[in-house]
Amino acid sequence: MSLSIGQVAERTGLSVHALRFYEREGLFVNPVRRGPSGRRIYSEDDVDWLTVCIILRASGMPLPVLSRYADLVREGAGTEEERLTLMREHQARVTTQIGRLTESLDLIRFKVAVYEDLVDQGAAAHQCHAPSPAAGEEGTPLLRQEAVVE
Amino acid sequence: MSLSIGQVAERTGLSVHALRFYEREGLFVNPVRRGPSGRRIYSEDDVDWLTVCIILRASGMPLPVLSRYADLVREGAGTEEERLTLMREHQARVTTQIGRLTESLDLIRFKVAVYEDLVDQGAAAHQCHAPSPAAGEEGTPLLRQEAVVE
DNA sequence: CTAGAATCTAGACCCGGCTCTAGATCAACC
DNA sequence: GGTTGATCTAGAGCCGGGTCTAGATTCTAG
Repeated sequence: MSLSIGQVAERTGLSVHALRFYEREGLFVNPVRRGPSGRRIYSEDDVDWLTVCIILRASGMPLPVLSRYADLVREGAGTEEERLTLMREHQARVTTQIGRLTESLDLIRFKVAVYEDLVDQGAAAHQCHAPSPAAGEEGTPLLRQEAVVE
Repeated sequence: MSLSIGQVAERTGLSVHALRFYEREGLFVNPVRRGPSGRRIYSEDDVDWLTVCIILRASGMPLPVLSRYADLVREGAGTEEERLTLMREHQARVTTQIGRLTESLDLIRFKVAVYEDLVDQGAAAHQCHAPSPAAGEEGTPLLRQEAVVE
């Protein structure tokens, strides 16, 4: 089954511009076929490959690495070790990135909790017409609540 | 305790360029103080705030959002609801991002496993001088192994 | 007093990753 | 046989997030 660039764009969610750009960047394993009038003709395999590319991109693989990977796949047998290395390196990057995000999430959750408390207190104070008696030590609350969580 | 821009750069890991850039972008809660000769003087609070900024940046908060957050903190009491909203939105973004990365990791792990098998097979074949008898159906292995994992 | 390091401002530059434009060609429908 | 829409190429433009440069202070040590 052969597809036009517009159809591939629709199926993959990439723009036609991005598809041509990816081609220039060498991300395709096989050179994209052309019709008699020079128009691009994509196969289902191309779409499958693009799907993989999209996932790898979404996990932060840079275009040059993706291009290198495409090169290796194109070369075929004998490049498996390097592909393995490349994938393992990417796996490590993604894993550490998830770790970083998860750590950041700790701070973010803490901030959310702090502001939830403050907003609740504010609402309560507004209800009982008293200036937040349970607030405890105020001091410089707007600075203190910005303190690092560590 | 007051710090020079170089000292802050050293403590935070940001470059002096980045520090001045962040200031222009309005990321500081308080305008950075200046010495008599016009040089920047940072406080420990500035460093603490920067530490928070670095974590939020690491989790993908764009500079304009960070700047908006700094604005709200500067304005002080009465902006807690908006700060809560902002933080919750960021929390949601980070959570979905972790989800995306974790999904991607599935594919990456799968690829790693496939290449590990291939490399092992290749090594075994090399040892016993037989062309990988356990490989089963070969067909178009270099294409099939690139198939989407879903 | 002077050399070298740090800082200042304003603005140019870079990089990654697209996105958009212009002008031409081609396909399809009425 | 026009008109409309999709596609083509080459190249410019954009956005985010810094980075770097130039030229002028200013600080610090010997």
